[in-house]
Amino acid sequence: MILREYDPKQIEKKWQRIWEEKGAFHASDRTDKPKFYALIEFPYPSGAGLHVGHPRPYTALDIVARKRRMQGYNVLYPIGWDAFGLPTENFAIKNKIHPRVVTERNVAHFKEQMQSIGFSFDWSREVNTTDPAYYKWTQWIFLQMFKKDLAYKRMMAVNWCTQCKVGLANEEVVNGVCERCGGKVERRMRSQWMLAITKYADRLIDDLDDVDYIERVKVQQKNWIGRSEGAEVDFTVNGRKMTIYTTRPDTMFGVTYMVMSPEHPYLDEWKDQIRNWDDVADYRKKSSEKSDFERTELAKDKTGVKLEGIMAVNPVNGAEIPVFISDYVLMSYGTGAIMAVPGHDTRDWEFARKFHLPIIEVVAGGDIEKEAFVDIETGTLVNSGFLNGLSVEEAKKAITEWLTEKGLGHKKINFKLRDWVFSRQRYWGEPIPIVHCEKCGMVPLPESELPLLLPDVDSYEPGPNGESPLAAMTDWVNTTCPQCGGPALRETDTMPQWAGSSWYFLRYMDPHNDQALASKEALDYWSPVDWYNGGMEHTTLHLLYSRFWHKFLYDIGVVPTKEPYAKRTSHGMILGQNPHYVGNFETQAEKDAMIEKYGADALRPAVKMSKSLGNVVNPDEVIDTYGADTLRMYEMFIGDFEKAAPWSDKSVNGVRRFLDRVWKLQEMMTADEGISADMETPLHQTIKKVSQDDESLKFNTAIAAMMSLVNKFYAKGSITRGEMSVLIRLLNPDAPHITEEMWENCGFGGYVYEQSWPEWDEEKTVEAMITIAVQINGKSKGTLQVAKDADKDAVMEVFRADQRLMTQIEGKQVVKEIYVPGRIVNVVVR
RNA sequence: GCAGUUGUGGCGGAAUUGGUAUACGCGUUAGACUAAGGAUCUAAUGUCCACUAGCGACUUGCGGGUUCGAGUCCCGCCAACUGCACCA
Repeated sequence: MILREYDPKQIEKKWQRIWEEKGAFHASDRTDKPKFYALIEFPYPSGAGLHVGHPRPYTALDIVARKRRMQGYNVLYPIGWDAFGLPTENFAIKNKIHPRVVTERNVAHFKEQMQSIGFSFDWSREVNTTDPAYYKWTQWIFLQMFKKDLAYKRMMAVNWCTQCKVGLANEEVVNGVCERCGGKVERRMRSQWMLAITKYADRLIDDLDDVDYIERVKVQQKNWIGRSEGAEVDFTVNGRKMTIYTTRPDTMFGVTYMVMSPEHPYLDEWKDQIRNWDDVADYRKKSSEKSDFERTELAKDKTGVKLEGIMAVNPVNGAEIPVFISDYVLMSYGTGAIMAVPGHDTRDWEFARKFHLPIIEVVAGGDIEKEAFVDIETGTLVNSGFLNGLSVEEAKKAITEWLTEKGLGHKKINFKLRDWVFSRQRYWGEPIPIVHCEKCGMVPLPESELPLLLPDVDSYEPGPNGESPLAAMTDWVNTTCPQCGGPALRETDTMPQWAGSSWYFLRYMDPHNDQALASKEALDYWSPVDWYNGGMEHTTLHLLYSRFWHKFLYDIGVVPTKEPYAKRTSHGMILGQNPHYVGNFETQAEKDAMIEKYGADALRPAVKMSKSLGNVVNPDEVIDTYGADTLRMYEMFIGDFEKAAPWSDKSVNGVRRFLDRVWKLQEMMTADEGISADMETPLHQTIKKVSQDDESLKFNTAIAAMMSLVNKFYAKGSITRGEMSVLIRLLNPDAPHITEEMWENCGFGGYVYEQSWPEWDEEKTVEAMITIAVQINGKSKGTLQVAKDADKDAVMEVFRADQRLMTQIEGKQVVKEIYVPGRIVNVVVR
């Protein structure tokens, strides 16, 4: 056989076309096969196109999906577009094009790029969140939530991005600036749609026990939801009941003052009794002007004002204590007021020091002169009346019971999680299907009127007061009330980008259904997603939101499972070269200048890829030079899948060289259909290694094993047809194009994707003779060849027959002989 | 500050979970082929010493410990990354 050169350009397009024509990767709805649902986070089709980071997770699950098909599963590996969102809208404003047109263009580009990489997506199930047939059901879910009082409207301080001109969810504010654009975030009062995710806080934590998520995802979600167990206690302030929340009711005898949030509503009512009202008003004004960012910056230095003329009474001992306002107490958590225990809370301690307030020790074990003693494991209660001598744990229980009995308080669980700000005053999102009627109030649109289409507008710019561009569409806004038929106004806010992505995995199960978001049969068959891989940056946003929606849909009987995703894994980022890296510079002066200019970033050789740094690698170029199979395999070989890894143009070539070598194996193939005796063990070892590593995200070592195997064929100079068949099938999920081409060349018949996954025989993974290491006094001194099932005596016999080793222990007394079967011999001598 | 993760060659990274540390790849060096090679093939490649030869010494951020044996377990430091950031 005369072998053509390996030319990815030719064969990759060819096989992509064949797969498409054959519908090779279409999931079947009716089959006896077990199902497997693999999911990746569908992309936001940005104008910049795909970068080299996108294919990493897609390839990983493509490998799993392709392998599962060969193992006999009915696999669903779908793809779609999360296409609503601000960048598209901003681009549309700038260039005076309809966002729909921009979206179509971007989707087309993304699709072409993705298809050129050869993912085994089921393109017949492609979904797009901006498609009315899709967002009809996003709106439908919203209506169900509205009907269950989980969607409500409220005036509230929102995080307002001054650049995007849009309200943001707490989750979207990072370090006091907008997560998307980095713009300054202010607090503004605005009537906003909210979703009551906090009602699900408990279940969102508890049900994590039932799913197989990587640990750091679970931890991050738990911390974000932030459950804390404590008590609510009623203090008396100026003769009035004021409730506080504490996680340390055991320290109540150590309360020396109280602190209220500057925004606390009681303050206005006490205006006449507060003798230093001017100071108080001044402090309130200053703290309201501080952005969250500034408040955080100043966190170390406590500020506050004492309320002159206001006294509080500690309910446990009747002690009179002063009351302060300070912005270290937040109105949005607990009750907006706290009891301060400076002996056992770091913030209270700092505040007390600054304002010269008494600090009382009520838990012995630390030194409260130096710092607050916050340990809850070791301390013993003192100076605390009936609690004296108890541990913190016991005291908490005792005091809570006592408070409950006296009617002064009760056990209480609080969460950091806040309700989800769900409205955006922007155009490119799902319209909220609610009508405001003077008589009837907020009325949901009848389901028969869904989808409520996004109308065409003249301008996509937000209004001067930040109202939605839809508000200017009077024809659209003016409508009739579905309930009373009277005049009414449509809601003009739209949903955030997170809406469409909160349930898209359900739509894939039955993407063309116009009677329901998906049929019951499809939901029952495909639920839950078996393996979901995505970025860590979505842990507290998309992942949490979609779990919430799914639980709601479960509650109203739409979906059959409590949790949407059985398994969640996460990939590391692919980093680019850092042009500012100080390692690149010769002189110390140059280095220092770069460190000065770019800070810690200058010390990192690799950083996040970004347009502004000009270090973005485009997959198209990689495919053009090396081919899609090389791109795929390099991204899998680059390092630990879960960790960030720097892109290296040079290393890519190593993978291409490997594929060239695989291709050239065809030249040395013999007609033998069997497995040669000397290759049996390496072959079975490789099958085992690849099969197991691909399941545990260790794609890099699976590839290393295949490289070693190929090197063995080269060392030998031949490969049988039988061995070739196994190798091609093993390599197919990683490099699907070259393997299909070779399969065809070799005349095996059919296609690789329809073949079965090779299986290994455990017996055959072990050589008859094995090499075991020999240590003398724990130091490696050589190796021994023994039969694989040799016992200790047999091994020691081989040891004693070895002259070189024996000279090592000559004249010494053997104290101990240790043999770990198949691994090591250690002889201890004296 | 708190939580989580991680420190292994010049580089990306392996190490069956306590058993020959540095697999696989990049890079580098030498040789082969060649008119030529930035292609390909072969070999070498942790550091130091010896180099006629090795059964030589040292080595997984630093310092201790447990063990016949530690990259892996324990204690104490140091550094980096990610997330949270006054959540009572």
